[in-house]
Amino acid sequence: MPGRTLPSSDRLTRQKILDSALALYAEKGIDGVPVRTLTSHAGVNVAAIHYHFGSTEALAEALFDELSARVNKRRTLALKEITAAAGTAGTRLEVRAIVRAFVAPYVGVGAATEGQLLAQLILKHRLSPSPMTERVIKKHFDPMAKQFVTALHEAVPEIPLSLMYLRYMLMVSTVVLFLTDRGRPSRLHRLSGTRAEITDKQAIAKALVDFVVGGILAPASS
Amino acid sequence: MPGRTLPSSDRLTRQKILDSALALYAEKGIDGVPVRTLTSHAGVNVAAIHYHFGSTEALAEALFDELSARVNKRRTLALKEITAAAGTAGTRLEVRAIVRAFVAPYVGVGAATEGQLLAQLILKHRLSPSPMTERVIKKHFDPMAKQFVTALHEAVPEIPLSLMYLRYMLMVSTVVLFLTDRGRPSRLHRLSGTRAEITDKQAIAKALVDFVVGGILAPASS
DNA sequence: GCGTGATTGAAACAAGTGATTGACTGGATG
DNA sequence: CATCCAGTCAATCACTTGTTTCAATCACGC
Repeated sequence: MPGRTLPSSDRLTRQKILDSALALYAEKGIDGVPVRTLTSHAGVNVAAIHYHFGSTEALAEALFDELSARVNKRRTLALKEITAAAGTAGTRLEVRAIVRAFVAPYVGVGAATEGQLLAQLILKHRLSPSPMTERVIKKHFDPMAKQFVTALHEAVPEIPLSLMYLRYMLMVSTVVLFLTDRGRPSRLHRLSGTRAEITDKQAIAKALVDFVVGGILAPASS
Repeated sequence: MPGRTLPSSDRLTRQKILDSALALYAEKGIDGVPVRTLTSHAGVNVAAIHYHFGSTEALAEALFDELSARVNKRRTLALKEITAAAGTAGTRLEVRAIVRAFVAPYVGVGAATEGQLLAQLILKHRLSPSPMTERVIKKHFDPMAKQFVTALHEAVPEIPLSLMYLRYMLMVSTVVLFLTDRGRPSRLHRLSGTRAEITDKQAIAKALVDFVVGGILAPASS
């Protein structure tokens, strides 16, 4: 247990590692960053990782723990505002507003790197689940998910709750995977060629919300 | 260049490797299978991989090349039937039918493993693009994608073509990522608890199509 | 049979990974 | 001033990875 007295350099090194991890993981992918690359980028010694975190995976977990707590707090707060407004005033609870609250941390200004990284965490968990990704998701994403499903069900009661859980999962899939269309050029641009007038992030975010809202509201075929 | 005379055991070993790769990649993830695991599962020597394919990555490319050619051929054939029927008879070109043709190889009976694997290929390309995944996708998925976008645009002309490209990408995201919700229990079941009445694959496939069709048909907000 | 080239096998190689060691530093504490 | 201890450092460890080697083996045309 280090950190009793917390000399100035303690928190500094630890934070430098976390900062570099955030930047490098988002850029090169979570698994694509060897410890030596990480430490040299952060300007610290390799041993610092194991000294401060215990292991490389524990570092990643600490990073995701802090990151997803922060991001999902923003989400649940936004959701609370929406439901509260719908409760007091005569305003109807709008699906579109709920979806926007969910998507915002991913597409909002300045949230690009964080969103990219969390999306990658979900993807990584799908591609090769590990106890670490499982823990983070259970702790930080499952509770938020339940709140959003509840809100969506309130907004659209004609969709059964069990089906809404499924549609929530589909929303996550859509948003998360779409965010990670990198590559130069992106597949979207390669496919649509010169026809890709939709370029600025705001327009894309709007189109994303349109699609998801359409899916949530879709009539359930018998 | 081996294979001039092709003795009986040649194709056999090669095929055994491909079969094992298909099974193991689908189960443990594309990156999670060391060559030794693969060869011992196939009952061949480690050197066989490099003798028959040149490298481990070349083996993966051969597998995906063959697999995605086969699957996407099924898709484009189904699409041709639909558009042909809509052309001759008075039948309208139905978005739902197009989406079903796209989804079928993933959720159809017996296609589980193949679908899982191709979905993982797309995921892997998003998470960490490599020249190999890029080649396979460009060769086998881009042409199919254009056909589907064209058909979708014909079925729903009020959606601009450029927007339809984006919605096609969103469809792919939805389908692909949703398919890879493995883990025991799946996240969907963990979230919805006992409320997950939707369990059989047919019902899930239907719900998936409902969502996607809703997204494709969604009105575009200005 | 017999030689020839294709194929297989056990072993070793080279490169990369995360983790660990043990000496050293510098500042706080009595 | 002596002691202590969190923190840092270079060096090294232990392990896994894909790949290569080269002798042994097999199938088949002659």
